[in-house]
Amino acid sequence: MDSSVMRTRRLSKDNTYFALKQKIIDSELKPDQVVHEESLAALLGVSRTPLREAIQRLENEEFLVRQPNGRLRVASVTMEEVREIFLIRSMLEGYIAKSAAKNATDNDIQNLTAMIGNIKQSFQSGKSQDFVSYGFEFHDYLSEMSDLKTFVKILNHLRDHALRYCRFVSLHGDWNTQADEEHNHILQMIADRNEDGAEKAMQDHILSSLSSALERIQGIQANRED
Amino acid sequence: MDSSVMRTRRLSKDNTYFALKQKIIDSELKPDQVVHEESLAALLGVSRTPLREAIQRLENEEFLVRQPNGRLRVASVTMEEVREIFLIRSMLEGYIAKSAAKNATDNDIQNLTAMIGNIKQSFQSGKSQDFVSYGFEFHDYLSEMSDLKTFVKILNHLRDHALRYCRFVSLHGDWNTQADEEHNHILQMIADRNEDGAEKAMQDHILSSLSSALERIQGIQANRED
DNA sequence: AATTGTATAATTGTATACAATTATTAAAAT
DNA sequence: ATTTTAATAATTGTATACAATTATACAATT
Repeated sequence: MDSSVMRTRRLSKDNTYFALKQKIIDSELKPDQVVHEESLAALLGVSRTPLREAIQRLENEEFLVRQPNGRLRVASVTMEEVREIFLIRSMLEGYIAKSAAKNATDNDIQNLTAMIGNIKQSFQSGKSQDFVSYGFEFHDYLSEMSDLKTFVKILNHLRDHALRYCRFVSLHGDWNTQADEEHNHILQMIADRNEDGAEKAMQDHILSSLSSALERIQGIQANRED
Repeated sequence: MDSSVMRTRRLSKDNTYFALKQKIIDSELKPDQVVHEESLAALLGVSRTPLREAIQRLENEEFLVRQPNGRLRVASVTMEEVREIFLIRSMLEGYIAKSAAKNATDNDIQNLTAMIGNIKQSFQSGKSQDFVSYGFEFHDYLSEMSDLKTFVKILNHLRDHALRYCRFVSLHGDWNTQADEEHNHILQMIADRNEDGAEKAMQDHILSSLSSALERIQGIQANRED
């Protein structure tokens, strides 16, 4: 045996899956864009076999859609889908916050407090473009606390979509300070072990980010009227 | 052109995906069973390429899991996972029932009433082994009414898992008459256009089937103590 | 000019061959 | 007897070749 750290082998199909998904999330591959296997394979430096296996997974997650003629295109971004994704997230993350409030230890409260401080600091110090990822740290910690493994798995899928929408509409700025306030409120509820309060606070937090996203999308679509 | 009905071509990978998923749902491939690509390919009469693409999708849906050594096995059935799946379903289907109540036309009410009648009749006439599928018709109709496409897509994934659990514990009998009552109650709420009532009724309905499922699982696991 | 038909090219779907990894077996060493 | 080692077999991962399908270009027809 070589080591106690059994590092899982890095497979080409998995790398391809993550790389491709990231390009979609970052809008490097744009909504509705038609993509071809050969060029994707060249772009990612793999043969078609692992690429196609990655594509199957991304089709299953609806980042890619197969047209009736067999051609592949990047999934659209529609207001209705954004609305539903965020609605579902509000329900699932709400319940996670409730469970987190139930399970919270004093140590958890300390860690969460520190985390929020870091987020605020990194925002104020200017390098805030990745605030969404920072915010996800907070949510991830609550997920751990909740111990709801299946909730979290499904939520991660949804959040990848949500992240794509946020990137798409370049969500940032004042929404960030609002999110900070909302995080603080959630934390307060959890510190009080107020389960229903935490659930409600989280639901409101997600629905508030939904409103911001929808406003931006409407703005973008209004600008498209040339 | 040959016809106005543009029937999408039947691909081997898609057939394989559905066939394999069905075998898992029906416990023809049992929980925790290790499966090999070569034998699956032989069983399904395809080569490894379309089989592997089907496997990618089923891994993504967590019907199959890849072990650290690369071997494939059928996902376990755990009480905790069943609990979470049904909990999530109660939230999503609850909201669907709420939206259905909002959108309901008189024609919808008639159709739903007829549907419930059919379910009850087919149950009383003995051929009730497929009652779960019949019940899904009712739920599917509500999904259509709700017009929440993303909710429905996610729900279908979850319901395949739920169906597997129901098959696994051979859920039937008295739960069936109870489900009938609950369906009637949901329908009543929708007919009254009572949105919150419909949501609550659906949530209770799903959580009640969860209780039945969990009881059965506990029973099975108790019997395993030899 | 618009439409149809046909040949060609481009693209996706499947099978197979081979490479890389993991499991199994049995012999050798302690 | 137990452990180690090496050789073999079994299995998964990847690349490539070819088949089936779809798109494109262009001539022929109306």
